[in-house]
Amino acid sequence: MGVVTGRKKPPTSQDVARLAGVSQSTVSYVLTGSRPISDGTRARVEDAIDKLGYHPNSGARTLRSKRSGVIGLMVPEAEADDGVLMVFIGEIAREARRHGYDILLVTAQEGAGGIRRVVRTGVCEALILMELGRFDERVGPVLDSGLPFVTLGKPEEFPQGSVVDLDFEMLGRMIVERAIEERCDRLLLFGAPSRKRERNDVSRFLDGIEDAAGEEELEVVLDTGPLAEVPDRALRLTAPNERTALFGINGVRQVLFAMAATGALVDDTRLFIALSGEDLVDVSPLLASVPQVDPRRVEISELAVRELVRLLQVDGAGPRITLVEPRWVEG
Amino acid sequence: MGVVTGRKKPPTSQDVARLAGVSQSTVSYVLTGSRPISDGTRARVEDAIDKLGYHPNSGARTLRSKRSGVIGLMVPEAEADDGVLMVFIGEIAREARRHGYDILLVTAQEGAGGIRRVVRTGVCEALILMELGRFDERVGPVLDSGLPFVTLGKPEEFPQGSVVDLDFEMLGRMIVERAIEERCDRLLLFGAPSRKRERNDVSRFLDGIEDAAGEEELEVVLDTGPLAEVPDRALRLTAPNERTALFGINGVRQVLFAMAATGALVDDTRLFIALSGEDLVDVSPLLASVPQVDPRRVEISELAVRELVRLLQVDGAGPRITLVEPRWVEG
DNA sequence: TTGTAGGCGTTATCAC
DNA sequence: GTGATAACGCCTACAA
Repeated sequence: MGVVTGRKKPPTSQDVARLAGVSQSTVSYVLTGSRPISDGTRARVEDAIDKLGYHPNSGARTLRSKRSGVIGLMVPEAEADDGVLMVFIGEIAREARRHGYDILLVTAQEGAGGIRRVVRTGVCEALILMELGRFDERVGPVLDSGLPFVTLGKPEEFPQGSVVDLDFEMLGRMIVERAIEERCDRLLLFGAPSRKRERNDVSRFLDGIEDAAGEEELEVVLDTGPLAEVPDRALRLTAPNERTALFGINGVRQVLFAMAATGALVDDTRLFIALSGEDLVDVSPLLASVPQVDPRRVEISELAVRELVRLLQVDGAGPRITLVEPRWVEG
Repeated sequence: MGVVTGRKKPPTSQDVARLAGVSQSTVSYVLTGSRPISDGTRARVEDAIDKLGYHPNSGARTLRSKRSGVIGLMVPEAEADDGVLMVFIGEIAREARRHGYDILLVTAQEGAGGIRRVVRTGVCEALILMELGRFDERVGPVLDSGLPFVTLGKPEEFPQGSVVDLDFEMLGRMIVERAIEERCDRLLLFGAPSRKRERNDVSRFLDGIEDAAGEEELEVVLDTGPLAEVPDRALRLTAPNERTALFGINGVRQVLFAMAATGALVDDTRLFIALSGEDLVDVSPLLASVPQVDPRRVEISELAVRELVRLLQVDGAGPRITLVEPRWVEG
């Protein structure tokens, strides 16, 4: 067993055909299933296939059929990531495989040009765009590529692609309701609000908040200060006998820790409501004592892929919006 | 501007040739640069190319040349990820693009079969394997695929592929030295040691520790308990007038927070040494006060890609091991 | 139910 | 320095 330098040439459908005693096209038909095949031949072909360890050549298949079996996934810059991204990406890759597709990474850094490239060269036959902004430069190239696509995150203008996202408006309402149930006088929203105008999810969330808080006796405070000092600021806002709920779409971990550090995680003045998730494993013991909403990232990832597969495979399938409802995590 | 349903067919090199008034093969030669072309024709061809917005068809190119321009990246399961993975992946994707390659995700879940698939179908012309175990089932299929590959993480037996990784042995020595410099009597290693036999990085790290601690007056304790209680256990180990250093390859954030929560981050009895990194952005204020080692993930990612490109493009290039030295982060 | 054959868009080997 | 031309491996009308 020496050093193997050259790989031996992989078998072609021609080889399979020869071994099975049929024509090359029959092999192809067995594979694509686009024509009825008698049980006898099918069996012989399949035998030959795994006797040779045959896999259809992707380049040839793509060239001929225009379908590469590859979905382009445009991921945002990872700077300051907290592990959330990886949950989406991993789940998307897994679900894609279940449907026979592979995932090709396109970094947001490449921008619109990156999209044009993978589209024109034909590497990808469909796209998933993550963390879409309200007005996103990537939408243009995607639209005139004509490729089916799904966005995670709802863009401002409804595009010709499908959308899968958390129902942030409902999330807003849920938080308000919970705060009231827990007899809070005030809801402090940390972190995200400062970027309100840039991010679609935040603005929808705030819509939900306003909607639900409008007729209630709940004061809503948008906190834009440093996350580490959120608990302190909350305390200062809270008069004796009052209670303040704390929630944020981002920065959950930081604030959670700040709460814990000051021993304020469970007291009467402040109630921390957590946007939970798989990325928070390292603080999970802390989470046990507070109410949690599940942002359902796994479900969103799966739905995104399934929706794309639908656009690809069901003909006449039009784009649609799917909003996934947040869920309270049972303690 | 109505609803655009059909995408118009992209231009081929044939179209470019026609527009430039040359033969199709000339266009190809301009693109690949595998034959000298006069400046005049080159200019005309390039004009035609961007007048038409031409991009070579990837399927055809792959079919003909056996080079897909795609690198398969095998990522580990993301369960309990802390954001580290995304740093690697993002950086690898970026660096790959700089060299003209794209990254295709292969989840570790697919295991050896996944490798066989991307190899046999010809989607990938090279592979990067992340978080390789000491004895990894994926190495087999990769080896007999004959494809060039790079592993992030040094496997037990030296394979025919290249290796890029942090120099964990040196890391071990650095930690011991620092602990001694800081006049610690004891080094408590949390988290990782329990899995010593499974992970190559951990065992190399411990080798370095033993190597450096052997002749010194430093007691080394392998802590396998819950991370949240590490500071407490450290305290219990520490007699009056003694000092204990704390370090771990994993679980940095948890222990860091536990230290902060008990106000022990900067005291005389315990010294926390952090394995720093981009994933810890959300605790960065806490890091300011402790010594930090940079695990150099960005550099490792870049080197992995460059190494792979070398294997692909420099002929006769053999595999080699590259260990990146950890660095103290200057405060 | 199965076989024959044309062509997808490149690359690279011949010729000139 | 440039132009024809033969594959690459597969899909899919068209025949039988």
